[in-house]
Amino acid sequence: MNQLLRNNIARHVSLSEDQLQQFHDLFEPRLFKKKSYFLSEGQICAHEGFVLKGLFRVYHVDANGVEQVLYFAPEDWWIADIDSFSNQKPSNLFIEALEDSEVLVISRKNKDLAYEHFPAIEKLFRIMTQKTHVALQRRMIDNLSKTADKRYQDFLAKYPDLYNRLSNRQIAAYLGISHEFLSKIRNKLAKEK
Amino acid sequence: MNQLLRNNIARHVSLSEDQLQQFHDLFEPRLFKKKSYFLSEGQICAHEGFVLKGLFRVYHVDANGVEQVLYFAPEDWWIADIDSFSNQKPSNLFIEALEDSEVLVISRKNKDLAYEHFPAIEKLFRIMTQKTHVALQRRMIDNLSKTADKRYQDFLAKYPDLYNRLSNRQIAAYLGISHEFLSKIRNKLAKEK
DNA sequence: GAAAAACATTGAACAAGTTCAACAAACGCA
DNA sequence: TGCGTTTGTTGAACTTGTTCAATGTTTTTC
Repeated sequence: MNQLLRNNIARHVSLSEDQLQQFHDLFEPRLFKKKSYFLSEGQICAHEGFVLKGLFRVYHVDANGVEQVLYFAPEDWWIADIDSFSNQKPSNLFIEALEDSEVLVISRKNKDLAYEHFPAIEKLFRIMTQKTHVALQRRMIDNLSKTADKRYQDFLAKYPDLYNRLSNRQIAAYLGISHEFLSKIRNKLAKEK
Repeated sequence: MNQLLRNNIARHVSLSEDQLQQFHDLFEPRLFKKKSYFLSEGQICAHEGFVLKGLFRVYHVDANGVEQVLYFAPEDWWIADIDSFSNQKPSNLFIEALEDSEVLVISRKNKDLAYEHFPAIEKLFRIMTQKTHVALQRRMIDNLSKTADKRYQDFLAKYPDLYNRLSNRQIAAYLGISHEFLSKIRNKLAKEK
C-alpha cells in the first residue's frame, strides 16, 4: 500500500487496513515522460490518476489556440477530466506531464467496483469533489475581483514549491493573462523590493 | 413527496419509493420573502435548501464592497455554502431571495442521517457536486478566454428564463463586469440588430 | 558542443473594461 | 398619487491588460 495514497485517503475518511489494501489493488502504476499526455482533447478519459511523483498541468485550448490552465497537479493530487471520465464522453481538456512522473491509475470499471463495495470510497470522492469545488469557487471570486498583480502574488504565496517548477508562461496561463504582461508584473514587483 | 424534488433526484440516482419518502421527510418547507436572506456572511450555514419556487442569488462581497455572483438558483436548484455547511465554519457568502420563494430545507444533522442510511444519497450528492464542479470549470474557462460581450450573449442563451427575472446589475455581477459596461454592451448589441 | 527550439523581456500602439458624474426611467410603497 | 429609492444610460478620462515585433537568454536535442 502506497503511503502517499494512504495518507491522502485518511485525510478525508477512515477505512480499515484491509479495505485500504483492496482499494489500492484496483490501481496500477504508470510512468509518464515529460511532455507526454495523460489525456488529450477528443479522447475519453479512461482512468483517474493519483500523482506519486512529478507534475501535470490540466488545461483547455480555446478557439484561438490560447491555453487556459485549470490546475497544476504535483505529488499527492488527483488528475482526471471528471466530465469525460464519469460520462464516458470525449474530453475537451489536455493533461500533460511537465516532468517525468509516476501515477497510480484506476479504470472507470474498477472505480465503479470500489464505489459498489466500499461506501467509504463513495464518501471519499464526494468530500474530495466538494473541496475542489470550494477551491474553484474561491478562485472564481478571486479572478472576478482581484487584479492580475494580486493574483500572481497570491499564487506565489499559495504554491511556493510550484514556482520553481513552472515556466512563467504556464503561470500566466493559470492566471489568465498573457505571458508578456506577467513579465511586466514581475519587473514591477522586482523594482518595488 | 414533492414532485420537483423527486424528479431532481431521479435524474441522478434511483431510489425506492419508500426511501424517497424517508429522505423527503428529513426536509421541512420554508418561505423566504423577497430581499430576505437564506444565509449571510459570518453565519454558519445550518441548512441546505432545494428551491421549489422563486429565485436566489449566491454571492460574495469583496474588500471593496463589490459583489460577485457565484450563481443564481431558481426552481429546481440547490442552495448552500458547501464549505460552511460541511465544515460548520462561518460563511463568506450571502444567499438572498430575489423573489418571494419556497424552499425545502434539510439540516446538517438530517443530511448526515440520510448519508448514513441511504448509500444512494451519498452517491446522489457526489454526482451533483461533480456536475456543478464541471459547470464551474467551464465557466472559469469562459471567463478566462471570452470577452464580456460574448459571455453576456452566452448567458442569455443559457438562461433565457432568468433574463426577465434579473436586473442588469445582477447579471453584470455574474459576468464580472461593471453594470455601466454591461449597459454599453447592450446598447451595442441592440444597434447591431 | 552547436543548432534549434522554447522561454523571458521590453516598448509602442491598441483594445477591453472601470470609474465618476450626470441624468432619465421605473419601481416600491405609504 | 406622489415621493424616494433603485435601476439603466451615456460620455469622458483613466487603468488594466493585449498584441505584435524585436532582442537576448536558457534549454533541448542530436
